[in-house]
Amino acid sequence: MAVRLKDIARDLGVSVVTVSKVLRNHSDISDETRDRVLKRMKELNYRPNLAARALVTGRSFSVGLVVPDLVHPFFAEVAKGLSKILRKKGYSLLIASSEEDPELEQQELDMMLARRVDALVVASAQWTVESFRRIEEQKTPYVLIDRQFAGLAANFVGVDDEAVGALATSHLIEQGCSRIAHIRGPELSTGLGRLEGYRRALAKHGLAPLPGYVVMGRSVDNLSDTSGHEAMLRLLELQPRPDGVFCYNDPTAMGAMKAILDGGLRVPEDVAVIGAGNVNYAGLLRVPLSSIDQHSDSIGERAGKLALSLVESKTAVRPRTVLLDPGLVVRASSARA
Amino acid sequence: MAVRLKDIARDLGVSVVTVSKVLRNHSDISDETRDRVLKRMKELNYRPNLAARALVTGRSFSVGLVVPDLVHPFFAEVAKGLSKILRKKGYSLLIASSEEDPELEQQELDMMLARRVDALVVASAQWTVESFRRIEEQKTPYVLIDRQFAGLAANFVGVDDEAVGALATSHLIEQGCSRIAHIRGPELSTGLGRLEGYRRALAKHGLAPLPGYVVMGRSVDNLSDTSGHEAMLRLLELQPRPDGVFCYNDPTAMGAMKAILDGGLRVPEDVAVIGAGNVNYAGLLRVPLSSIDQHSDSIGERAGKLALSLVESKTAVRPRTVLLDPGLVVRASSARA
DNA sequence: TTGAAAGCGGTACCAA
DNA sequence: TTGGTACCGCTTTCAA
Repeated sequence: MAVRLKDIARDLGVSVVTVSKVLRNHSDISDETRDRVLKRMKELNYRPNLAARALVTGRSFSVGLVVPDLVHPFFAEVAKGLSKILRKKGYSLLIASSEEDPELEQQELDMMLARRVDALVVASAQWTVESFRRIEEQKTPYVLIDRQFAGLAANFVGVDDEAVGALATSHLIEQGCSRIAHIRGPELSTGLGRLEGYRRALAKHGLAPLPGYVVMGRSVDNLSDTSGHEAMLRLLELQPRPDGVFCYNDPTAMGAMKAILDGGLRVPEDVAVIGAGNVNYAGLLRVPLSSIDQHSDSIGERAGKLALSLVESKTAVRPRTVLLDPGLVVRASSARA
Repeated sequence: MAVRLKDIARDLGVSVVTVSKVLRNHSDISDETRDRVLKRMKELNYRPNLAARALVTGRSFSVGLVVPDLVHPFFAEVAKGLSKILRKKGYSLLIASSEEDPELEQQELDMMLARRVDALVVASAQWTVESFRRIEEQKTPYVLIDRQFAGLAANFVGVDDEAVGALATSHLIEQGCSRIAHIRGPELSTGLGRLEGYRRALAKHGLAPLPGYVVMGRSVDNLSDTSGHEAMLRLLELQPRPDGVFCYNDPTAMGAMKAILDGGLRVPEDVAVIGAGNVNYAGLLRVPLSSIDQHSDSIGERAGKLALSLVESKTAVRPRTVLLDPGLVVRASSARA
């Protein structure tokens, strides 16, 4: 069915080895033979069987990406940035979604290891580091993105989450807010880091943390607009009421804004709002949303480059951490000054 | 490095064949042997080398997906739906983005064919059907999604684009609009179908097409909010001014709404707006956007099921077309009644 | 410059 | 119930 090296060799009366060498641009082939082979390859529309090649070389020229949710704009952008880098180098991209389920993630990781991907890029939903030990056993290099793990010396690419929290909170303070609440994220490095940055910024500006001003939505990323809405309703009942809110991510902030506006209050005059992630439609909302840009596509690109460098260097190198500086994007939702 | 069948066989003093049979649940193995083998497999954390298996069986248990833009919510949702189906059946998903570039798409398709994917799912940016002929030569089953090609008898899963256009336009008419404009999409089946549905609905309700009322943005999907904005500005200069606009997709509609609101007009009182695609943040916009739902995730699922059924059935079946009925989602941007 | 032989890690077939 | 042998399509090594 599919054309094989053997077919071309037979047609031309040369050996399989010769054809294989032409395929890989070996120098020890006469120009004449090379031309004949290339011509025939083109005629027959030959495509090398990469599974066969992978089997003998031990390299699949593929990289696996596992994320909690493909539809989340952040991960979609990561995937895009990653695929761009891989394509340049002739690698393919295997993608799996864990749906925030650690068990499912484990299965997908196993599948990718069975496929002998050359490297893995993972935004993990795990609570333990066991999965990563298993990856390490296989000697498959991996790069964590977005979410870090305490006690795991692994390659990591992501935004500096403490800086995200500090940048957002400082911005609200500079806009004249003095009672700043935080709708926090889950118990992961992202949520914890942003919370810590929020606290640090308050302290730095001499603002005391107010009771009940940090609330958590009930749900994970894919439902965070609902949870942001609910969390904001709780914040609006407080006395005194917050005059600024830093939200863990943009969907949360969108839900929060909806709650504020529906309650007859104004954004940013009564309550200023800032999110994080800078999703690409943030500017088109009911009130354009200020946000902290976390350079999603750069994360994909950097993770890709790092992963490929690990593949190239045979020798085990010690894990590297790439921490990107977040950027402040001011839009109407926080512009009071 | 990685554990092989051979290692397990040696450890247990049985043959490779026996171990292989246990791996695949063959019945002709004694319970005792089976247990010993399974035990050892677990101990060593054995994972079959799928590249090797693919080579001998001719089946890779992988499916390739090629889309124009991973970040576009429609394609992200398609990918999610597809991956869900594939995971259930033990298949992996290879994803590539063509960035709307036919040449790049061709390269990615070639790469996937070289990897011997069992089937392909493609939202194509091609202008010609040549690529598909090449896929057919390899006997790799493929399913087109979203965009159809005239003169190509291929499997297709997508929304009924004429119905999309007709549904949106009829809705605006029912809301009392009588001068309905259309910001149309590109010269692809999606854009053309929606335009045709728009015309049909106008005719059906006895409304004459007005000169200049159909305009085209200059750009493709990923920039369509800008192009929607620009196109709307042109529409607003017309005399008489439109009182309703059906936009090719939601980003276009978001750009159009911005132009209307920035011009001091009201949505929907002065101009009603409806988009298509029903992106998941449509409800959170400055004015919540009415839209036509095209069941993005169903498209992924249906395409996946169709692709797998093609893989299973050895015999060539004649191409099937799955046309999904669009759904109307009314929000504030078109609610005048 | 060319090619024969071995082997990558599995599976299929058939004999023991 | 078990296993020997051939082979999937390609690369590697080494001899001609």
